[in-house]
Amino acid sequence: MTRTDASDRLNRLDLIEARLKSGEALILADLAAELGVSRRTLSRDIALMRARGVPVEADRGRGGGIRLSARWGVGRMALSYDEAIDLMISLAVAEQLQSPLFMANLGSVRQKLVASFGPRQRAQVARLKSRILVGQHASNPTRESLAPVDATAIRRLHRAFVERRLLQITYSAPERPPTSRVIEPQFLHYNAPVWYVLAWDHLRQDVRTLRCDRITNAQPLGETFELRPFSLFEPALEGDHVLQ
Amino acid sequence: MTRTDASDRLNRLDLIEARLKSGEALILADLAAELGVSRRTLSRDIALMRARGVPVEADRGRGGGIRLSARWGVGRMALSYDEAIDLMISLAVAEQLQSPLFMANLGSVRQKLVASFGPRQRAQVARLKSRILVGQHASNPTRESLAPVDATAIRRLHRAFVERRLLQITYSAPERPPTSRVIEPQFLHYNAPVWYVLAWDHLRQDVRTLRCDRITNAQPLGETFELRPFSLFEPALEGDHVLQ
DNA sequence: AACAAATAGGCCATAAAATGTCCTCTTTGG
DNA sequence: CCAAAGAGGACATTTTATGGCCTATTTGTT
Repeated sequence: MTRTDASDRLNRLDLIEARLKSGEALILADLAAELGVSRRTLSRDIALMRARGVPVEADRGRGGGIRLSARWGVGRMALSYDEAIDLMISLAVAEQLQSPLFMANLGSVRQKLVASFGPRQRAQVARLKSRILVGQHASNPTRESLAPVDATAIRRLHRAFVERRLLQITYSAPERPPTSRVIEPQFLHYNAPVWYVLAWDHLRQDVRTLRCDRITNAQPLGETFELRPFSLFEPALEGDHVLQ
Repeated sequence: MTRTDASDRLNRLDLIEARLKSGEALILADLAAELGVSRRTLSRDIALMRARGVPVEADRGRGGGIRLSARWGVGRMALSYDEAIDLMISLAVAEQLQSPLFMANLGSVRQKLVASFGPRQRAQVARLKSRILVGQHASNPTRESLAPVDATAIRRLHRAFVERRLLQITYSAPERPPTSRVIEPQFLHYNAPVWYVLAWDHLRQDVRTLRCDRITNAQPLGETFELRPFSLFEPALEGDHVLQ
């Protein structure tokens, strides 16, 4: 290996980690040859990795070698922004489900996820739970009318919901002409397996309950909105106030 | 700052990243002073970070500075082994719930989580979904008898379930003397908000359905077990076969 | 238009770190 | 008891990182 740039050692450390992650036990001398450095240098690299917290285990003697501690690296994920938001919402739902089993370690997963957001969004994200309502299971007719969702629209809805931004949507109820609206997605409401968004409709200046699977198009607008009190939406939750 | 050890630059890079994650825009010269290096060196460090994929944005001119791209770093989590397992189980449940909204990005979260496990456990973890059953909501009497769970015991149960290892448990049904058992936790069954484990009881050589919140103690045994066909457990799911 | 405050980055001398070589020591399986 | 493996000390040498001093460029303010 000829040196190419300044970050050579860093790249090598990454390479070593990648090779170790394959799971096999590696022989120092072999890996050194593979990387084009001396055994001693590789030995020093491993020591450095250990000092920085990577649990490289070693077996001495015949049949030995180096490998990663079996359980390390687990859960090192780099989620995309949308994935992180979806996971955030799902964890909020799981917490609402009140199932004690979920709470064992899921709370700390949520904390880590919250911490991974930037400081500006952290506050928004941390208070997500209070904006997600979990209700009863949906009735059978409702369940059967469930339409396949537009993944892009849902992704944008989620984003707008978390970032508190206005969203322009097309709402397509069956046997009605689709309508276009500008909404503030204030609350999400889950009646398994159906999702609703409790929204403030900007044109009509009123509360609307929309079924998420009927949102066929969504365009994020830049503007942000303020949270409105939940009491405003409570009437919409009783009975069947879903917008047709 | 005088050099202290070999991993100095790595630590400095970590520090820079940590400072950037605070979200504010930073002035190169200030940060350099804070870190005890020259402006030129910091400038080189930033260039290196960019080369390695960290999206550091810079505004030139008055009022400028450097900062992280707003959405970067989101979702970078290092979960512990137990957290990863819990998350894995929760995602499996979410997928069983068949709610289209969950499927938007959660599938790819699951894939990334699977990929983050070591090659040995990956296969076990990937097939977890088929071992988790989601049923109806629990009846009110059942719901009311829900006991607070022993977090340690549940953690060990989850681990044993995923790793397919024998588990020695103490099972404490109300108004009965606690019993000690050695079980193979074959399936998990979720009747919101109650969890059951469908187990093969080693002493009795038979199927048992256990309520997870009644497991008051759990000791992992080293031995692994093989999966048994689901048909074996089907009778236990019909009606109320829960072990008292 | 001029200026000041920012980042970007070239060039060079030098101090410091990384590397390779050559060791010795220890552990472990056959 | 030997060979195969990792751990790590010492030292000379190569390579890199650093600081200092530049210039160029961008951008907001006066």
